[in-house]
Amino acid sequence: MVAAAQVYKDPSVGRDNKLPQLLDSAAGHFRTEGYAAASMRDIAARAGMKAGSMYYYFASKEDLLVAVHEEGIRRITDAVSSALLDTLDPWQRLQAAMSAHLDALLDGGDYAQVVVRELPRGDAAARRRLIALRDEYEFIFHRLVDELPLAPDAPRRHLRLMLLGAMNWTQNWYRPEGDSPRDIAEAFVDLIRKGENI
Amino acid sequence: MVAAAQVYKDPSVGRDNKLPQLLDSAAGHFRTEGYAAASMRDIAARAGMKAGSMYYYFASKEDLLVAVHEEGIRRITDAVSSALLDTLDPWQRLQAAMSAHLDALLDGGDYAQVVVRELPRGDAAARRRLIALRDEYEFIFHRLVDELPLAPDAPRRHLRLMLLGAMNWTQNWYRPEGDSPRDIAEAFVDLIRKGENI
DNA sequence: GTCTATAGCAAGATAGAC
DNA sequence: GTCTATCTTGCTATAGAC
Repeated sequence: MVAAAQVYKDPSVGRDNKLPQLLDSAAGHFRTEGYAAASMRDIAARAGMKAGSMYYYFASKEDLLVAVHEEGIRRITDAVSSALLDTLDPWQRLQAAMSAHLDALLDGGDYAQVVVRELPRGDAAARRRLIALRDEYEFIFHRLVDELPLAPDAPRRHLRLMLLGAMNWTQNWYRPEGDSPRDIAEAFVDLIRKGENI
Repeated sequence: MVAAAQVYKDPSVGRDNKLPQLLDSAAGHFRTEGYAAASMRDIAARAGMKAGSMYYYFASKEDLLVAVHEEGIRRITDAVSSALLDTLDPWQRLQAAMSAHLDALLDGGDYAQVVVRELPRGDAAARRRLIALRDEYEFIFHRLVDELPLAPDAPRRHLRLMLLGAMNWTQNWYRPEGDSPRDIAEAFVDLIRKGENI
């Protein structure tokens, strides 16, 4: 478990902390406009402050993106972990995790979507940090796939990558009026289980 | 078939046309830096001209992105269509198409990667145009999945979306020193065919 | 902690010469 | 067709008052 490094100043142990609004606003703007096109002025405005004031919390725009990622990964991890608590059957566990993952991604607000779409391209160190965080999360699926009762030589790695890819791509076609995240998870698992006999 | 609208001025019927270099340069910069962060000056420089000169070919940066998309989709479509020419078995056809798609995406240069990663967020009309083009391409996979010998009530739409998502996501984990695009396509198709019995 | 004010810069796009 | 020169705008980030 990687220690949660603090890239921001959090005065919150006292009252009146605007850090949450700031992160919410940043997540929203990063999602809708993309990291590069979102402006610090707009982010500050939606959080109820002026652009200059944000630099009390964050030293740079990139640090703000890192903080949004960390919060996003924390939320997805929590959601998926909870979903696994009272399920034992390996296939059901996989499906429950996928359902929670899709729920966080598709109906869970801005953070998760930023995690999937907006990896920083500039600072290599920040990028590596976030990839490490994401890998740590995805290790949950590593374990879930390992638990499946498949042949010993089954290509489990490709199965994991296929499922994660299929899930993370859903934001490109998902419509709230169509199938729910739960429906999608069920369909994906069924497709894998039944094979040619579907 | 949507008519290929001309968003750029192409004086090429004569000689000395720098449009190809311009598109190559734009595709390269869009891929490595992202659309928003790429600068017209840098794009022009790699194409051997000054920033102002590009506006002879394109009226705006967004038009340049549209042109790169069109070329990218044309290339992937050609690659996949060729791969299907002399294959008849439905599963083999699917695998051949996936192999060609992955090849274009992972080893095929900058254009295809831009198509997958850089949908314009600003101009809604341009965005719709490009999504329509992509949908038209993906219809190839619609047909391929329809041809598969599956149960009549199989969730073919989810199968198509799962495969396209899994493929397009590979750019996030593919490494040239690992499995080839062809290997990945084979693994994905096997996973679908064999189901629980893998 | 938040403000105002602004430094400092890079971007997209245009005008007109050649 | 390509150039130089430049307009205009918007950005991140900083400084210092309160």
